Amino acid sequence: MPLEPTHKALIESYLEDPEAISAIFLGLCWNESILASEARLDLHPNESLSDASLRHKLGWNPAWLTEAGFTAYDSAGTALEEESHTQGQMHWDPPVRTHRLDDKVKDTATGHSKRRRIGGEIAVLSLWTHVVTSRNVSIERPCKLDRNLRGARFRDLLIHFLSKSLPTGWQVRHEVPLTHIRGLHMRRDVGDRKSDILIIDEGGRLVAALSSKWTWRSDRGTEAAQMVPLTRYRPDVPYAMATAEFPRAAGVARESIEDRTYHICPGWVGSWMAVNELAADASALARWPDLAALKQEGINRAQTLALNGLDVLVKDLRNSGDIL
DNA sequence: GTGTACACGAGCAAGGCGAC
DNA sequence: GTCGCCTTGCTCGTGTACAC
Repeated sequence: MPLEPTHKALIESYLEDPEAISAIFLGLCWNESILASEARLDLHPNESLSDASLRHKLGWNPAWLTEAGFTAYDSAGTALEEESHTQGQMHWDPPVRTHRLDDKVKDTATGHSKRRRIGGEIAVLSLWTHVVTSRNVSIERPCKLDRNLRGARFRDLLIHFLSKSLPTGWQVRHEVPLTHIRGLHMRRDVGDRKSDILIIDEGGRLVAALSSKWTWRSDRGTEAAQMVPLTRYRPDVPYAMATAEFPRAAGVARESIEDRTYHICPGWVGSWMAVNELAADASALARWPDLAALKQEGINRAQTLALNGLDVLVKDLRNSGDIL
């Protein structure tokens, strides 16, 4: 399914803004979570959102959402400035819709696992919404994107982003038979396999082979199957991967067989990890009182893990050198 | 309880092939 | 040439067993 013109235009509008690019990739591949309703709290009379979050022992901070642009209303429909005037369940405007980030925690989970998952989803939603609203990114989350289309859309977005970010004359090709790569032609063991994405400079030199993986599993063998002939016959060509994997992001950066890996939103992964690792008896509100603190924690974590974004991928490709 | 490996399902895209 | 059917290869997601 080809990439829609509006999606292409969106990418082209924010090529120089890594955070907006993160928001566009995540927003256009949104994986709706059913746990978003957990963001609606039961409030006591004259109780603030902060007090309610402490009473409920939340793994997230309501201030993240309000800072991102969500407005809280009590059960009577009165906007919550400081305290609720009525008892009952509050709600958010716009409604909170989170992205499912952790497939390891089931929808039916309870206890600390559920607390961790909801906290992580709301943390990333807050960071995502803040970028979208502050930059006025015109993006509409799909209600339900078929899971079998998510990987293809991610790949198409990545191809278009690279095509527009790399110098004139460079090519970003995908689904190229490996036998079309010089050095792999006439090889007996290459077979009919195809490369995910190939980056070719203006001189026709193969700069890198890139694999796009919306999610990542250690047991998927397709990457390794491509790697064998590439590394054997073209060891001079770097092999990289771009992914949107959250729960295994640290493992991808540390253990994947590619030369380098890149993430669509490294800082948000770092924030997500920090929220996930919050102790069961610890307060998210006290640990990260505002969105800036949460964001900075994520950036620090991403740097520690050497998680790089797509902007770094573009720089790395551009710096391929010109000496054969 | 958590993480990992393995197997498998559902679905998409591309290409081969025969019938018309 | 075009259409429909089928196969192949790939993707992401899920279930289960097992080790720690």
